[in-house]
Amino acid sequence: MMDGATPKQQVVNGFPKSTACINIYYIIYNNRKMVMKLNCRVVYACSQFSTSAVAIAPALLPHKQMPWASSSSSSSSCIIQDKDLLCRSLHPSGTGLHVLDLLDRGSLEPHPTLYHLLLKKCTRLRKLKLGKIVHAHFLDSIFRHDLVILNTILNLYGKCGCLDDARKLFDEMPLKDMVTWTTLITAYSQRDRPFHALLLFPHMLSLGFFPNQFTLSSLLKASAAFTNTPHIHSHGTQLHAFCFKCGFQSNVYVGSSLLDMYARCGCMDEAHLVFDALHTKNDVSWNALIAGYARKGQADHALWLFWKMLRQEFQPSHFTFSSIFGACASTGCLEQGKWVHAHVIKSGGEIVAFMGNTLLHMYAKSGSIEDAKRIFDRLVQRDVVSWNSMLTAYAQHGLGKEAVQWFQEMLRTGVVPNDITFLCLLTACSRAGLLDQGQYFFKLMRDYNIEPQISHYVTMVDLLGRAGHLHEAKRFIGEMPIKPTAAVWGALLGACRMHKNMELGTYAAERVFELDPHDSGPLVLLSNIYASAGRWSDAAKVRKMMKESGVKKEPACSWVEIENTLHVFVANDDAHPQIEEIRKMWEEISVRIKQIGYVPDTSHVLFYMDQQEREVKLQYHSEKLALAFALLNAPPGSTIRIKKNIRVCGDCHSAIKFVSQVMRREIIVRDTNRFHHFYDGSCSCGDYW
DNA sequence: GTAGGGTTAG
Repeated sequence: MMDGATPKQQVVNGFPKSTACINIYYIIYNNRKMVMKLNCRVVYACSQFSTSAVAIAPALLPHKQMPWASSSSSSSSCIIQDKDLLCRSLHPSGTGLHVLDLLDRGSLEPHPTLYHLLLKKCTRLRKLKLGKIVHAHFLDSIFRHDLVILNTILNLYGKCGCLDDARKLFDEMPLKDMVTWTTLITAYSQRDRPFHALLLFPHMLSLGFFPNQFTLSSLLKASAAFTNTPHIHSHGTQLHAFCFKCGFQSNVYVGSSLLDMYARCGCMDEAHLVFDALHTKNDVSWNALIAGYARKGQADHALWLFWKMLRQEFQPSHFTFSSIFGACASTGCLEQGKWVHAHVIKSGGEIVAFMGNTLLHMYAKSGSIEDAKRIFDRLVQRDVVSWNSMLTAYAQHGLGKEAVQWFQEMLRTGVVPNDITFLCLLTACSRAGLLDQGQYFFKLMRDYNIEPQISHYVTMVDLLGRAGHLHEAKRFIGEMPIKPTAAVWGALLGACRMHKNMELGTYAAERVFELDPHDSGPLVLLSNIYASAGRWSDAAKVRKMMKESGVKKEPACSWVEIENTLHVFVANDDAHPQIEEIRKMWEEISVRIKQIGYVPDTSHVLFYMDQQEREVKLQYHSEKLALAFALLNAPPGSTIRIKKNIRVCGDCHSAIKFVSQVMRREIIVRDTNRFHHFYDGSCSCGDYW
């Protein structure tokens, strides 16, 4: 250490005396002539390095005011004692170029650590441009063959997404080690090129490099990207065998990647086995398992694991909460989601971006649009996803005008819309019958350089079709610049069902069947079209065709959550232990609603039978069973929330309106398309859905 | 020097 205590205090007079200040001071103190020469440069460099250096910058007044200015020295080089400190003080907004400048001028002694620290900083702050300059500078230095530094540069390119630069550097490196291979594999794995990552593995092995836990974690992540490809899935199982053979499968990093790989392929039993076999578990292993169940829509299991995780004193993170809220959103478990939300508040956690968006989404998906808005208002950061989630909430509630206003507010705030924004907006317009505005927004997409995807075309066909413009919708399909998919024709078919157009409906159904012969949806719709028009023999033909081709219709189900338990009902099902009470309840309700004007609409029964039989069939649609059950078991006066896996049928829709009036209950039904808020004899959809 | 987990549509 030098004897510079006295001038140090004078320089930093009135400013915080941090180590960074002292460090910069050493540069000046060691070479008094350099102060003359480099004064401005050093002050500028200081201002780039740290906030405390910025603080001392004004104190570096003209040299004559400094205590050492009158002295002279012949020293020609500046030696920084603590280079590490200098680099660590590099400010995020700084260019760092002055460190290189000081190196060029011989004011700093070159050292691999200096390059290393600069590159690490560039990687962490994703400062690619500066990183490239440091790379060029490094290649001119005597350390240009240093493998550790070259691996660090490779990692910088990978983390910044410059995969071509990374590959070029990798190919040009005369000497590689296992970290070099791992770094490139990781770059490909993290940057959406899983196949490239997997391809490197056999090559690496053939050259005699043996993978470590880092390599295997990245390879497993890459193999997890292929969830729907059986051939690739076998890569995952082969890697599992490899990990097992090398004794890595119980390692917490490798094991977490392994269980995540199985979870993403939908193999939850295998994922759970890997989890149980882990020697030590951490929050990532718990989160990977919870997220797996959440993705599969098994909210009950995800929640069970969440509470178990807490009991075992693992700290849930925003990753955990995001998965839990997502699971509650998809299954409509609002009550349990609220418990977890309460836990976040109680533990003092902030509602940060990612987690906040899933929480917002959960409230929106569960029909609590006011709660969703409250969360939106409290978000610490709002991004395009936050705005889109609210837009979706308006769309699903049929609040088209509110969605349009929200979009305008979004633009005013300066948030740039993306493809999903427009999808939500078009959906909102479609469900609210806002034909002109929907067409306007579709054209507006081009102003934002967003190329309409197939989903946008599907929504446009839906918009035109619902509004009754069936032939215009067909023309629109014919003029599409991309090949229409089954979903596009399916949207037209749905509209034909709504407007009872058999001719066009049959045509659309044929197109859907050509493109997707395994989907039961179009055939069910076609059968419905015939049945509702009384053409029973045609309806029967379609049913026979379905049977012969092995196409199976997904059974209609409804769910209702009572006291944290989800109850499932299937049409005409008698599996529920309370089924007798439920039927009796519905019969009583049925009498009461008929007294105030309910008339069963038997066109929704798809089989040929007499009027009385058809009424009986209608009585036991799954949503009616769920409603009767909820009326028996839910707290008096509470809102009843029912979820359905297909669209609510017209007769049930009418019946539930009357029930809301007779029983004085708010009833919310969420079907695959939207929410229906029934209150006092009417529905929020205005009978347009 | 290199690793694993979370969001919005349909």
